[in-house]
This record gives sequence, C-alpha cells and structure tokens, in this order.
Amino acid sequence: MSQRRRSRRASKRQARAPVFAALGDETRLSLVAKLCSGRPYSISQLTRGSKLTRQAITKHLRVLESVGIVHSVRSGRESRFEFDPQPMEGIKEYLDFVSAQWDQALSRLKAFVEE
Amino acid sequence: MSQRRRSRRASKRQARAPVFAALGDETRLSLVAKLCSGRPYSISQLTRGSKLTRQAITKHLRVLESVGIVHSVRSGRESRFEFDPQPMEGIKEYLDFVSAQWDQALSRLKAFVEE
DNA sequence: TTAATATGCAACCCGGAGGTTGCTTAAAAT
DNA sequence: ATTTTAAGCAACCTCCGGGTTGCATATTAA
Repeated sequence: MSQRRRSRRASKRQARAPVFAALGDETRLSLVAKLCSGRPYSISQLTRGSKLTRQAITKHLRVLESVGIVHSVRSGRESRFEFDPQPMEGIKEYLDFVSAQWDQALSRLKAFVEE
Repeated sequence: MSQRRRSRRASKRQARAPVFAALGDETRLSLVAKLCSGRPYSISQLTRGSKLTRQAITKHLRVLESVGIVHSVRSGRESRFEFDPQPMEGIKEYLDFVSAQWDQALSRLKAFVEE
C-alpha cells in the first residue's frame, strides 16, 4: 500500500480513540441507545430513570458531544440532545479494517497448511 | 420485543463498555492494528518503535487481555501476544443495533413527511 | 407576581489510568 | 561461566474521569 494511504489511515485512527473512549462507559452506552431512536431528549428526561444526578448525566452528554455522537439544541429553558451517526460509522470502518486484516491472516494460514 | 430479549441485550451491553474502553486509547489501537495481522509479537517487539517504556506497553497489553482482545503465550523467556477477534465482533453487534435503530427513525421521519 | 422547573457553573472528593524508575528473576547467547 | 536479553513485580507520581453538593439564572406555569 502507498505511503499516502498509510498516513491517511493513521490520521483517521488519531481521531477514533476518543470515540471509542466515549463509548467505554455503561451510562453513555445507555444514553446512546436511547438517543439513537431518533427522538430528542432533554437532560431532565434523560435523567429520569437513572440513579445518577442531573449533573452527572450532563457531564456524560458533554463527553458524547465532544466527539460528535450527539449535539444539543436549546429550546426555551431546556436543551434537547439528538443523536448524530457519523462518528460511530467512523469507528465501524476501523473495526472492518481489523476484521479484514484478520481474515487475510486466516487465509494465509489456511493456504500454508493446505499446500 | 419480548422482555427476555431486552434483558439479554442489556446483559450483553454490560460487557461491551469495557471493550470500548479498552480501544479508547491511541497506543492500544496501534497494538491491535499490529496484532490483528495474525503474527504473534513479543513485548519487546511491540515496544520497539514506540516512545513508551516496556512496562507501559505491558500495562496496555494487560488491558487488552483483560477484555479478551489478545492473549499471551509464554515461549521461553518471552511471552508472545496474539490477537483474538471475538470481543470486537461483539461490539460490532452493538454498533449494528444502533445503526438499525437510527435507520428506522429515518424511515419513520420520511414516511411522516411524505404522507 | 410568584412558584416551579430546567439548566449552567464551580468547587470539591476520590479512585483509578497512564506512565516512570528500580530491582529481581529467568533464558539464551557468547 | 558470564553476559545479554526478556520479562515480572512493586512503588511511586500525576492527572483526569465520574460523581456529588451548592448556588445562580432563565423560562414556564399558576
């Protein structure tokens, strides 16, 4: 593979770790699971049914927002959070890359054994 | 969907956050990228070319090992680490679930607008 | 106008994550 | 037999993540 492709992938990978990290928490996975239904939720709505404080939930939402998984829209006195799919599509690409590498490895092994 | 399915998915999600968290670090993403080629690497080999200490790399490997992404095989004086694909397949399922939810949301929106 | 609701901001606590250094032990190489 | 090389263990440091409480502010409801 060319040098350009390599560095391009490396620079993309640079941006993926924070997305994985943002998903590395049960609370935030739950929030994403709710928000990916497409319906916007206010902070208070997302707090109801959770054992955590509103501020804790807010912090988690800010983490998700900082990597672009959600964004907030202020509406009157409440701010509604909405899901944004792009970052998660991004890390899917990484996982697909890893899978592809692994499949190639298995193929090489198989070819070696069968020869 | 049935209650059983819901709880089964919830229990799976329980196990996914640590996997995401394990991938939420540049150094560990690099390690995974190397190891998914199928070739086993010793700790020293993985340390060469990194700016970190051997012990730092070791800690990262233990994190990956703790969620089953890699496992180590002792061979003489060195311990070789090998990639293990299952956990990453697991989080793919979660990402697919989120995508499916989101696609449904878009479909509903489209149907609503067009009616 | 007053009370209730939704949010923001700041300080603070605590534990763990990421990293280092130093020392020890085990294998391999010379 | 001695010296490299590979790795494990433990102590230590610093900083950030997750969470809380307290107070201030802006909207909405009564």
